[in-house]
Amino acid sequence: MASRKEVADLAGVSEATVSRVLNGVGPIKEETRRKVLEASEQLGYVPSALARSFARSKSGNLGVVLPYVPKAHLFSAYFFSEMLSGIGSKARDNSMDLLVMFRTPGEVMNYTDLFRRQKVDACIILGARDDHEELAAMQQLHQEGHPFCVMNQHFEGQSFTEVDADHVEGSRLAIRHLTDQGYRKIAFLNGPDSYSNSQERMEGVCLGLQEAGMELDPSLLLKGNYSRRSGIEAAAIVADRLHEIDAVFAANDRMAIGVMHGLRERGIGPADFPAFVGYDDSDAAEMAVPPLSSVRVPFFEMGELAVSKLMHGSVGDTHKANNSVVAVTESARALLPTELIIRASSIRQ
Amino acid sequence: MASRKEVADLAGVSEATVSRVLNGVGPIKEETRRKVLEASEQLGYVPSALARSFARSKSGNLGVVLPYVPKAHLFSAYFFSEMLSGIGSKARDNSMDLLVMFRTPGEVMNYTDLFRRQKVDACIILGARDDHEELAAMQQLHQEGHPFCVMNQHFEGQSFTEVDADHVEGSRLAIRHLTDQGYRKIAFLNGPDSYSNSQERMEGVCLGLQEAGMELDPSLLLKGNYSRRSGIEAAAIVADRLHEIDAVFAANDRMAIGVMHGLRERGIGPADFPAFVGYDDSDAAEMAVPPLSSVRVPFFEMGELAVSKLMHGSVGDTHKANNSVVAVTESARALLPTELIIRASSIRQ
DNA sequence: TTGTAAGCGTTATCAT
DNA sequence: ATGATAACGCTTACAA
Repeated sequence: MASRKEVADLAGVSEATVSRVLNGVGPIKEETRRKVLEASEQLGYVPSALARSFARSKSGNLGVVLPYVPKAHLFSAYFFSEMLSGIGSKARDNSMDLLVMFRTPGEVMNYTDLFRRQKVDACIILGARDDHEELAAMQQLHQEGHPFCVMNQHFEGQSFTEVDADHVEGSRLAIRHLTDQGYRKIAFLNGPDSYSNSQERMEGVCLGLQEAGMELDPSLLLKGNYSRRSGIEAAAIVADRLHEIDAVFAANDRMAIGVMHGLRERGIGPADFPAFVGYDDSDAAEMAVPPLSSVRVPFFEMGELAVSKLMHGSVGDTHKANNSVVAVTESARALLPTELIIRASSIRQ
Repeated sequence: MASRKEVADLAGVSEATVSRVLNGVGPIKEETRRKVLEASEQLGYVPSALARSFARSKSGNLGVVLPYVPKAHLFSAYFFSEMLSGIGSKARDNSMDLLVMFRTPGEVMNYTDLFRRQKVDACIILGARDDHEELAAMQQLHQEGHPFCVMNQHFEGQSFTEVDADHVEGSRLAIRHLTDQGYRKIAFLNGPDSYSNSQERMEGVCLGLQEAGMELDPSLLLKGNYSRRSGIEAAAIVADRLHEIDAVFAANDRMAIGVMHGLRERGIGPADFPAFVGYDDSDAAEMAVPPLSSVRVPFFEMGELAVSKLMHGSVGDTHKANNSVVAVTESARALLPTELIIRASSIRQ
């Protein structure tokens, strides 16, 4: 627990010089640098991040907001953990620490206070929904010029910094894969519209069908909530109409697997399964029986990209004009490519 | 961005009083309190967490160290996400923020610097292994009197604060469940010994067999590394000796599922499967085909408990004696109960 | 190239 | 019950 003063004394310099050396700023004579480094090393001096943050008015923290996952199991932990890892990896490169917060189920999250309290310098929001409160919160953030990035959710008509994957294309690929093999009666189990991702998948599905000269049969459009249970429920319909459904495309792996389970519960075995394609390519996909074809989403890379965008400061580049903060960047939405991973579940035997 | 001074002026009190009201310390006249609260509300004043931390020499952050998970897929993200949620939930109750850090694969983690830099006030370590470097790092932490808690790993002969589940009992239950149904040739696929959890499971297995008047056949003790792949590899042995193995107990769900897959790859169908019991009761267990019996571990509650122990300060209760820091608490290991969840995979037909 | 000193926005101690 | 005021440990002009 050596103090900076001790280091300064031992090195025979002023405290300011110690700081300069340790921060690598200003011109320093090589010998001084060496002396300071030695003294600091010898005394085991470690500068206080607290004092530094305070002096700089920068926390050095990157906030990450996660949806409250446990018990709910709407989504697979897989995808948040991948994104978080990507974020963590890039944050470390920028010597930022990760401040993780869980969005509380009921209450509205006050994002701006996070910044005002100076707990974070920038912030990444995962699992946001397109509802009124969420939107208002983001608009306030944007308005006040705080650097933030939304992942996996698009807010139409806003110019937020967003990182997402190309779900239109991913869904189109999935459908094309099915139609190319001659599947004609394709059921689509989508998630709630409150996620832009769901809407995009819908768009991709229509596009894919269209390219094959078909269109979506409304009676084959099923709705779930991304949980396995909702897949099991949807299986009731699939089972009833098994003769008129030859393939199922689900908006995530959990629902796809849920449908498989639901069919099994009704005594329908894999031999009589329709073709299946899921989404996310989570580890559940390869554990499924039969192994589930799925659209791969580069979650890890999306996490990295989000941090890069924040650090590069594209959104932080704001300037005051007429007393109001104006973001310089206009189109700040980045879309990473998706890819179809083909496994046994969707291959014609 | 109102300052404390403005609030003080508007309320007609001193800045110190503003602080006192907002922190709820010291005696305050009710009317003063009201005036301050009003002024503060009206101006939208938010105290700087940075300055506060600095003044108090407390970051208000709880560090959480996670193993570097992505790509590796040794463990399921499930269990870290559950623990993290439990930690987050309890941390919020104590108005602490979560600072999560990923342990870098190669390099040794310097835990003490975390404290010296004052980035965290306490810290929880997940996914630690019992190797020399890790132990040394922990000993240093302990030595310097920093409050920390190790989860899911026991360091023999140390008096670290630890939170774990009763894996001896969990494994014993799994084995008893199998022997009770008359299974006699039980293969045990364990994880690496560098995790104390593996050793405990081994102990429970021996105990369970012993209670049934049997003992572990060394040739039926298989080794994996908790990955699905290692389960697939172990399946080679199980397949070869299928006639002399009637049940498989795996140290986690991923490996159990891996064995199932390996058997399938070799043309062995569910009808010819041995009984299976996995461990963790991750969501993969209920998604497996057949649904996998598994030992449930209360990860979420473990996370909560870890935070409670740190906050309650059992480990922080150190005192200086003869110039060295001595921990007051002696036995600081908490074990939460495990429970067997029975599903189709282990039920005699 | 280096030293001096003024903040940074709180908390906490000591008066009053 | 409240007001002054000295820390807290660092960064960063400004001086030298």
